[in-house]
Amino acid sequence: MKKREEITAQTKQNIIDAFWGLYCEKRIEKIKVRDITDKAGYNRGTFYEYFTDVYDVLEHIENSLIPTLDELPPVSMPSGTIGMPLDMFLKLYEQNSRYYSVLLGDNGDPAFASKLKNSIKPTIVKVFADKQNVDQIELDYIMEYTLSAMIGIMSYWVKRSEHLTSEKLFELIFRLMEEGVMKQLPR
Amino acid sequence: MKKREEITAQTKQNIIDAFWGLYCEKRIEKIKVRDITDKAGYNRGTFYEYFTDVYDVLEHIENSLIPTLDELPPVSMPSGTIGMPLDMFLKLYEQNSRYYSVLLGDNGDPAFASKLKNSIKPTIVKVFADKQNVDQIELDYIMEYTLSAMIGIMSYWVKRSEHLTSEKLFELIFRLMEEGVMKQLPR
DNA sequence: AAATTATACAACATGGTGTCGGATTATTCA
DNA sequence: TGAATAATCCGACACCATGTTGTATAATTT
Repeated sequence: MKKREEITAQTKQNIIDAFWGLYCEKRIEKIKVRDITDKAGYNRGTFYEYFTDVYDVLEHIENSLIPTLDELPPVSMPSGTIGMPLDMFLKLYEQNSRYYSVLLGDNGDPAFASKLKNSIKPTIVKVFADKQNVDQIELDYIMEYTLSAMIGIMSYWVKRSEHLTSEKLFELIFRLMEEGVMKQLPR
Repeated sequence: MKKREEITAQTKQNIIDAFWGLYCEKRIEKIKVRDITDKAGYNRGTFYEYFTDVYDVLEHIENSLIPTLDELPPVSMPSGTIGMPLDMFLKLYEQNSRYYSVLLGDNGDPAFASKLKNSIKPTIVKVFADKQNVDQIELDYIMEYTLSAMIGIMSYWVKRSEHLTSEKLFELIFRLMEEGVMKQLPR
């Protein structure tokens, strides 16, 4: 006989897992509470003991995937170069690729990309911090450019089941950031 | 007395406009058919004469915003440089900023970004075409990087109500692409 | 082992969906 | 012109999903 807390934690997790199975296959608007509880093996009413609606489940999952400042993965890069946030970002993706590929994909949640960007921003700000001669507005644009590019290429990477080693990918992004796109296309 | 076709075209447009008004304010899952027809001044049943459901309206709008190959805006740039697709992209954004800022925003549709990328891809392929020494796989990654960065920074631009001239923005992106991110941060 | 607490369920009222047939308005053609 | 035809738009219907409430059952406490 299991403890109460373990049971409810298990139930909640079962609901989450059932939801995620469905979310990987179809758009969230096509997922009914009934579908989830059927798949998880509970009564429909039980769902509402844990979540307010289908979107609440997604939010729960998303929040567990957004690193807070203090729990960002440790980096092995010297600070002050683009290598630092890049290394951190890559670790995040490696840890959560199963989820990121869906959340950042075509049936994903556009708000999740924003949340992710905001959680990474402070690290990049640090890299840019000692660059004094740049206009703040321009810096914001460069920030958005950098974050979008990183998220874009890494999403592509996990979607392609990582058919490049993470070292190769790191190398490539580093070069793209340091030297620009066109320099990577010789001839 | 107006012609039949004009009336129905008008009705359809009224429904689209009403939908868009709501879509700018809230997530699509909160938009009911009833809300749309109330705002447009029709019976709820009339909606189904024109669209199958709420998502169908969005798809209709999206399709009208994805340029087909032959109707891409004309560019004033020499081909073979990143300036060409960049110029094209910028024109697209200027023409449709009202819609793009919403569709590519936090309450937007992640699939729309993909559609847009795919419609632009051929133009960038042209730019990359004469670069022979690069691995195809690596090229795909660079493509994704480029497209994501462009869409990201331009979405930011239209969201900020274009508080940079398009020329300034063009200049900035051009430099970021040609010389890299870090080179834009002196000191 | 009895009392207490909490989990999971069945049943209900409400509200949204999509589809009819019919009323009304515009167009066609005698 | 005006009767016949065709289409738009509407009201009503059956169905499904939602979210809530009261209750049986199982676990924990004393």
